[in-house]
Amino acid sequence: MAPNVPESYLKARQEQIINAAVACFSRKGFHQTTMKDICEEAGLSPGAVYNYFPGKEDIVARCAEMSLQRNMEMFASASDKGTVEAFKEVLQMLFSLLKQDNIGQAFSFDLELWAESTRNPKVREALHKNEEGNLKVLTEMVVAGQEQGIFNPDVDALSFARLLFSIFAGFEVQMASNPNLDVDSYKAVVESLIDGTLVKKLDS
Amino acid sequence: MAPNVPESYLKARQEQIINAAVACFSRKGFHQTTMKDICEEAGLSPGAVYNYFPGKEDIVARCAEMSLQRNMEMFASASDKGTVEAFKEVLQMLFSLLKQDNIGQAFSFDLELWAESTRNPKVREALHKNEEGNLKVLTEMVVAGQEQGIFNPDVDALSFARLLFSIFAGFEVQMASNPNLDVDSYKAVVESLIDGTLVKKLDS
Amino acid sequence: MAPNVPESYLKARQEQIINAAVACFSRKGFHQTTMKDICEEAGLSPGAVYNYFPGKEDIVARCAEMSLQRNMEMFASASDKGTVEAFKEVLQMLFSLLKQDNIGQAFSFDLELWAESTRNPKVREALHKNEEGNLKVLTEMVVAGQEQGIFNPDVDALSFARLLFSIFAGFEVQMASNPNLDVDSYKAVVESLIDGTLVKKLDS
Amino acid sequence: MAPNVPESYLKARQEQIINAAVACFSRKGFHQTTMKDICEEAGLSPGAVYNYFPGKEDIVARCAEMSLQRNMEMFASASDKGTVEAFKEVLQMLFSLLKQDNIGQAFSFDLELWAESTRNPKVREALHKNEEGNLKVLTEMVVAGQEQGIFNPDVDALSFARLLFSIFAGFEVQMASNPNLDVDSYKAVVESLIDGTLVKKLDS
DNA sequence: TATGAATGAGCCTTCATTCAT
DNA sequence: AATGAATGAAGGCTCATTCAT
Repeated sequence: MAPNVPESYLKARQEQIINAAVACFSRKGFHQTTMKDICEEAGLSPGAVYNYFPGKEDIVARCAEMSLQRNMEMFASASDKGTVEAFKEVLQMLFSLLKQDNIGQAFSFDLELWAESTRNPKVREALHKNEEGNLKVLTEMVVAGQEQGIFNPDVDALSFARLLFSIFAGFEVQMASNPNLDVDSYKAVVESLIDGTLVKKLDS
Repeated sequence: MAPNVPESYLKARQEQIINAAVACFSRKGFHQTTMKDICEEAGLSPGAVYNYFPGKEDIVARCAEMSLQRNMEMFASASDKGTVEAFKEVLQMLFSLLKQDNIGQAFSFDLELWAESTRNPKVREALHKNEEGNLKVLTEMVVAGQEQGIFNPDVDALSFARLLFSIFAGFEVQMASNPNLDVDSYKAVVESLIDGTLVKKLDS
Repeated sequence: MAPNVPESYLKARQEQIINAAVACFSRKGFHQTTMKDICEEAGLSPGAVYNYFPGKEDIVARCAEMSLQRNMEMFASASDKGTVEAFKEVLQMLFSLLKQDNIGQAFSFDLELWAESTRNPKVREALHKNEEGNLKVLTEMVVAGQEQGIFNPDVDALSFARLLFSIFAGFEVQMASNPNLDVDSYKAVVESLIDGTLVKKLDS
Repeated sequence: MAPNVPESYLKARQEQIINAAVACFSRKGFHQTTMKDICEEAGLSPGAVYNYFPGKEDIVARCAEMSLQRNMEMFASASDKGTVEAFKEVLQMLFSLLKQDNIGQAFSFDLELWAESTRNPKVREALHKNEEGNLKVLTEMVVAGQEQGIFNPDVDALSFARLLFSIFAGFEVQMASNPNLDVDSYKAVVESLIDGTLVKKLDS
């Protein structure tokens, strides 16, 4: 499989193929995309592609890694001040993503990955790694918030982070069957949650 | 297509096939499941199966409907008192589901549906209908809660409902790559959210 | 196969099935017609039909016989006077058929039979028998015509008869790709042939 | 669908497939011939065949075109002198064909086409085009003959041409159920028709 | 190394036929 | 004798992968 070429050349070719694959997958989904599609998109012959990847599965797995890595960078760039302002910054950033042009395609891709992860171990691993990264960032923010007295110090920070993660993932899911969701309104609720005005504290 | 048999017989056969299909889909996913798989699982010949469904797509769609309908019933059974207790009841019920034996398979199936919905119109429609039903119930609960002064009356009830929905959907997503999540801990955070002790109100 | 019923009952059932089959074949052709079609048209269940015919091939063959027999009766009814008038009578009759409503379907059926005959021995045999019958009638007419000095006594009467047969069969063929042929004009040429005014005699 | 090869290569492959298909069709008929048959006959895998034709229907249609084109060339090569000699030349040529070795197969194929044309639009179109071509040639001959005073100028030249066409087509039909027809004798009758000695002119 | 035509296992679906009722 | 649901062997076609050039 691996040709005798400089490492850099090999990488470049692989990236070329992955980019093509991602484009196809986003456009048509994993299962509707054929190797032929990918080859054409990459401007390579099947033989060439098979010089750089042992099979379609591996291309999918690799795409998953790439896509998720990008997601991760998105979260990672969030500040870790653990203040309400930091949270709102992150929110701002994330929700602005939702208004991007091809966000529906990117979400489709995520959904495919989630589904695929239950089957394809490589994808699952990539997904897992990605989630861990994201949750780490979110958890740190939560912990910081707890230290500053903003968040309830009794709740499990990781689980709180998972809840925050759910808020985004769940929105993606809902967009799948209804692409014209009202992002701003959803965002307002989340902001309300963050600044503690969503639910009135009970004296239970 | 449909044979001339007592309605009950027809229904039974269709259910038999759908059950088989769901089992296969949960185990291997839509695209890895062949008609042969379904036929074998159902203990029927291809010809027999095609007496009850015009094609594979329709079986998928029907499975989607069934699965979603079950989800919907789950939500629908929630009380509509709009009190914190009602919410906690629903929570209790939902989270108890998460500890069921084959919940992983059910979630796999949901993920497949979400992914499929971006491509298959029949599935999307079923999904959409289901979501609307669920959101309706949740929205009613939120509205009731707002009327009783528990929830912030300024936030959009539907969007709040969407957030609640996300909390469950997002958890499913996270289970896909990590089947051994700590359900109780997540549940505690959600309860904390509901009774207003998650976030300290800011005097902003 | 043959049930224990009075002969007459058996015949009636077979005829019922054959009629249904002919109707289907005329409408959709042999290869587009399924047993289900025939059963429905006949108002019988598959099991019942298979009580009276061992298989589809046999139904086809039997239909061929019936159809051809009808053709034969058509020719047979022609007078055998062997005069030009007799010929014109026959012509008149035959060409009037061409203007019937569903003649296209009947021709389709004939074409199917001709094609089928190259493969299906039963059909070929039926076809052969039919042709012999028709040619016998035509040959007799030719012989009579030769005896009366109308036709060249030196030509082979059977071959002449074949030529006459071709005139009809060839027209059917041409109608297959062009259903709106000008029957009258064709008929005029044939009449001209019969009364000797088509070609000027050469003194070669 | 079509691979990127030199035009000549593509043509060669297509011809290879068409030849194989014609062989199969002649032997077993359209509907008894499977793609597997054609692939084996052509010495190619299914995938390869589908690189050159989008489907079975198209192979059938293409075979029709080819076969008919050959027929057409046969007619087209006929001289256009419009004399009795020209006619006899054509006759000579056509009837010599009937004595060729595999003529039975070729005729089988024609019969299949005629039958198929009533159902398959592509075949019908090809057939129609072919017929028009042949009739054009024959009509020109008739017109020339009329101008030279050999043929009755009052009859419709096109219909006369159709009659001539019928003479050949009808013979094919008769050969289907009786492969050992006496070609020479039939030819003699046709020659007699052409030189005006078949029927004595009536003074009607 | 790149090419791309060829491969062939396997998919979805059909339909002539059977057989328990 | 009639029913009609069930059977299951094909059939047409696809597409991930290979290999001669």
